[in-house]
Amino acid sequence: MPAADQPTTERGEQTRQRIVDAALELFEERGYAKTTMRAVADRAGVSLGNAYYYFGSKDHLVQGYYERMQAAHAEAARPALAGRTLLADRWVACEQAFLDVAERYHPFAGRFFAVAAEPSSPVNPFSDDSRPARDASIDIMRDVVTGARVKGDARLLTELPDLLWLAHMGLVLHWVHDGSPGQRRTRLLLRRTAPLLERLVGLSRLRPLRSSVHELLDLVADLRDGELDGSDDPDGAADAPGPAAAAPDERD
Amino acid sequence: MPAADQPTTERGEQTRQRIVDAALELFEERGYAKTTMRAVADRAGVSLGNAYYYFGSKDHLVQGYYERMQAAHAEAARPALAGRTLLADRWVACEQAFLDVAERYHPFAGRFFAVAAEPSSPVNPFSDDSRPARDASIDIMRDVVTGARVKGDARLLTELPDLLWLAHMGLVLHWVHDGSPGQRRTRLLLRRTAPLLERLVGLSRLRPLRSSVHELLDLVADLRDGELDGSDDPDGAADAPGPAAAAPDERD
DNA sequence: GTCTATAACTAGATAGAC
DNA sequence: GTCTATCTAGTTATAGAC
Repeated sequence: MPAADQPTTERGEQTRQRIVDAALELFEERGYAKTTMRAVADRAGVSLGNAYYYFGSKDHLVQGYYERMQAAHAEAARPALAGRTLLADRWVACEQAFLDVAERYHPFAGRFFAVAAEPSSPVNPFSDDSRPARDASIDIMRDVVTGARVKGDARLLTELPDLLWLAHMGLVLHWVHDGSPGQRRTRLLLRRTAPLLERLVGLSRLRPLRSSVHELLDLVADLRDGELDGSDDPDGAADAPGPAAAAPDERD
Repeated sequence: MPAADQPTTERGEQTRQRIVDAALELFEERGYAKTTMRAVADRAGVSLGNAYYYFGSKDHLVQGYYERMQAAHAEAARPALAGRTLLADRWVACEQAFLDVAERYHPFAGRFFAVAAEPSSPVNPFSDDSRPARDASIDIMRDVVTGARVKGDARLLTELPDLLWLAHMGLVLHWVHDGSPGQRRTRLLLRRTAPLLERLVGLSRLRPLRSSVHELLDLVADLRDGELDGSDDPDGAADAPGPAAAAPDERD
């Protein structure tokens, strides 16, 4: 298939950008389902076939969305964190920055999420292909933690950026399903969860909790070894089923 | 138009069942994407148009899969729970029963999961359409809890079935992305998480945790009011709503 | 009013020429 | 890299049979 990743020439890169721009515009105007590949190609000034040269499928277009969102969040988070020293405050500021930059895309974020949720998808957040974006996102979380004055179990604090990234994924999951105006319910969830986070981290040093926390951290580490995702290969378990038969590759 | 819910006649119900059977067979044989509606109709011995009379879209066929999975899980869970009195044991038995009955569908469960993850999808587990299946699933969890001899905060115990259902969803999320043979990693996660669950429930009565637990329960209740999903338009497009016919709806 | 079937339409995706 | 022509399959319209 075509160069879904890095177009080779200067001109190609421009064309690719034009297609992403057109797609995002149309997604915002009329939503994902109502945006046809033909319309995207038209607005980008290319032929239908040419659009498919750059993007293997309509779903691949959401990759552009993902990258921009990611960058916008990082940019918005930095100033929002400035001057805050409480872990809970920094966490809230970070996630509110996300909710703010993401709000305009909420109407069609569900589709993006569904595409990303598929294990075999290159944009699934746990995949190897997504490692750069994931690492960038975890960097934001590391910033949240290191800039805070917190006391807590040392090992927990080390792992906290990764855990906050998981929490971020959870918040996004709620956000995507949140039909309340301005995603007010997700903001509520965030504000009222944050103090609990702070308190739990504080309690992590105390006797009754510490051993449980360590068990949990051990488990996370064990699961991570042998890679986060484990899948990726279309069907790594192509062994189980019938005898002959083709090797039907669910791919799409 | 399409009687997606309850076919009215005996014969209709049979036809509906034949279509579900055919669809599940084909999904197992060649996966979701490679199964066409035409093939489903053919195998079921009905016309294409007829298949659409019963199922509003290809995605709706997935609901049949969920219902059966659900029923199979309930059936497998009951004997597995018999004789166990420890909460952690019961929880593990319940979820292992799920992993066992679901294993054969794992190769294409990712696709189904992606379909279900979409907020506007009728099969998304938080939607109104899924309430029957969800309630049935929560009933299993209630069985897990009520059959156990546990001490814990009273309010927490009341909400525990709902919370365990959420935990179940989380396990499924991990399972879907788990490429290890026999989904071994998910089983590991389950076994090592269960004791923590038991301990946390036990600790929920103690001073440092109790107030946090109550705050969490309050939050969950608040989020649930105003409905679980918050979906835009559960199924408004199914019946002609108002004046004009066209109800442009971002079905996605 | 409850079902069933045929034909047509739309849009995602591919093939192959330039 | 880009195009035009074409294929495929989800979906809809509609006519008619129990």
